[in-house]
Amino acid sequence: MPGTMSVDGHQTSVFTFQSAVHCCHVLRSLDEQRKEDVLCDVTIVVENRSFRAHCSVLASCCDYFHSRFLNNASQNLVLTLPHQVTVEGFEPLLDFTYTAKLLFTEDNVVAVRRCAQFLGFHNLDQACFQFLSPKLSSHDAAVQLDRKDGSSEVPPGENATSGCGSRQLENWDTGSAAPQPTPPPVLEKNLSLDFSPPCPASPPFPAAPGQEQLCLQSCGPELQPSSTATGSGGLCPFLSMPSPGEEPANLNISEGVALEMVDECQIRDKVEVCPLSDQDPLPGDLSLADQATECSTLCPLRTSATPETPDKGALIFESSENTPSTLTPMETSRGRSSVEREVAEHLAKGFWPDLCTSLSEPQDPEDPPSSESVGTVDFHWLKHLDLSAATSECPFLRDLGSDETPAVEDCSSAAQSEKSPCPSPINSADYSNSDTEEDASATQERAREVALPFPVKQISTMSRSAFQQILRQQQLTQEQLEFVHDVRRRSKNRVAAQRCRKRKLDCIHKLECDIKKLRGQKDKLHQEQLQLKVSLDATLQSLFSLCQSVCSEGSPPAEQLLAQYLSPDRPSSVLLTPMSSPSLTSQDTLTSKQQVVGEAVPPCLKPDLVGPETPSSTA
DNA sequence: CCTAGCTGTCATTAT
DNA sequence: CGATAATGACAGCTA
Repeated sequence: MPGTMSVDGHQTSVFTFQSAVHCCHVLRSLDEQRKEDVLCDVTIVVENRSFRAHCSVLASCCDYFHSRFLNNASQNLVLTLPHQVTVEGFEPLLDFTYTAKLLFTEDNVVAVRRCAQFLGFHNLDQACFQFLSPKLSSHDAAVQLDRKDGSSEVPPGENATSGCGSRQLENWDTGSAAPQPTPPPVLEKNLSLDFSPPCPASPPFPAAPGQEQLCLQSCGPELQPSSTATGSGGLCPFLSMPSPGEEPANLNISEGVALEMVDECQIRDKVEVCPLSDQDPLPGDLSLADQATECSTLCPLRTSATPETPDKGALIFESSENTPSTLTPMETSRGRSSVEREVAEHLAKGFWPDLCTSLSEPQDPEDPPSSESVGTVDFHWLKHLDLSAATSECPFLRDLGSDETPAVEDCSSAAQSEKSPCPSPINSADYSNSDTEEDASATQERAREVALPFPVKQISTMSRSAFQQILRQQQLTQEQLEFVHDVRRRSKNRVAAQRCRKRKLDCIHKLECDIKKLRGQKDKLHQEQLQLKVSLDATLQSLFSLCQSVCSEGSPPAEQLLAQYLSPDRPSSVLLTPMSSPSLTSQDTLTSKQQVVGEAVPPCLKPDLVGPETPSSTA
């Protein structure tokens, strides 16, 4: 407001509130409306199948709909799409329109591409399909993610950023040729994990020069030399990861913990269980596993099945405005897909290739890598995740703790944030493997008493195999053994209790979500009932007036006429034609208008079939 | 002082 | 059979 600016140099403060979640909420709300057919104003017919939607939403995402709707401004438009558009291709695109997520499978990628091309969908780039088609068509051959050279799949010179190891899909997200405030979304190493913040509406950090993309890009090795994240405190904003050059001593995860994490990861990997699964967290990795549990949307290897779990090898393209669009590999079974393995391995090697080797530890002799584990994921890089850092340092974790739940959340993921103003230690950043301070000091005291030859912390953090090994090696006394087992048991149980409680809260929240959903459905049904009642009244009114007009022409009374019409002996072809029926007596004659109309109403319009409430009761 | 919520611990059961 | 996870119950602490 120029007029409000004072002339003495003092400027009127102008504040702009920009909600980080508003757009997500709007989109989610629209999606819910679509699913419940609320406020939908168009029916799209594809291959004889109907899809309800909102004109404005479709028009905003798609050239085809935009032009069609502009030319057809009628209410409740029914738009039949040409044969080029198939259900297989259109349905994922429609979902994408409302969710910003596009589900690809091996089977549908071609159809989706064709439909997107035909309809002129925004925010979808050809390169996306050019990348995906070979991936999905040769899925079993393991997706060949380009490593250092970035030379595979995408034809040379086609959106490939040479020497970067990743392909930048120009104009991927915005569909606009105008310069973007944020760098163009990058399909990091082809398959970015679903690490986008819960709501991608705003960048996780203020965009400083040279530091605009403080997400996967900044963490990746490609940007490492120039990344300012390294110099700014040494902490990568993404999950508070230490930067590559950081000394391991600075890690909040103790070396013992880190080593055991690796040990566990390798063990888990052998049995094909995601170490970051919310269903199977690392026993020896408390903070990490449970942070991952809390951040289920952040877990790249989550195993929790979703209702819309796609086929094996399916990928989700997620579009967001200010963060890189992502492709998230999905899985259906506990076993990881080759795509997923590739992704994890890629990230592990891609983030800190030097540290992966420098910090690698000798394998636990009891847990040698199986032959199957060759080529599987190495989670050494997880050692550098400082998940015990304050969540406020990490925009992603921080957001999880807020009440503003992400647009793509499921109920369970939001449980903690909504139910617990004070997150439990299992989710909070200050959680550690140690007991409370008093307990910890008492335990330390006891450890000194029994002259424990290794740190107490290791007792609860080391893997089972390492634990057994150290017990064998150390030749502990009976007292020491009892102490060690007691500490370990209590530690494990403590974490188990925390998990148990969190699950309980999640369950409660999920049930609350279900209640909310069912209430919405009830409201919707109630509205439908009211609408039907209105239409029923109108129908009855017109019917009765029709009868009266017929009666006024010298025909039998309207009631008798209706009774004749409703008589079971009536020939099916007779429609309100005056006739005499031997079965109709004066007693049969309906004397009440309400009775007549009640009988005349088709069964589907009878109030008692429409809903539990009769018109009289609702009136 | 009471209460609710959180947390650790123990006992038990299942895997 | 031992280790572990899950969970109910209980107690202590704290706001």
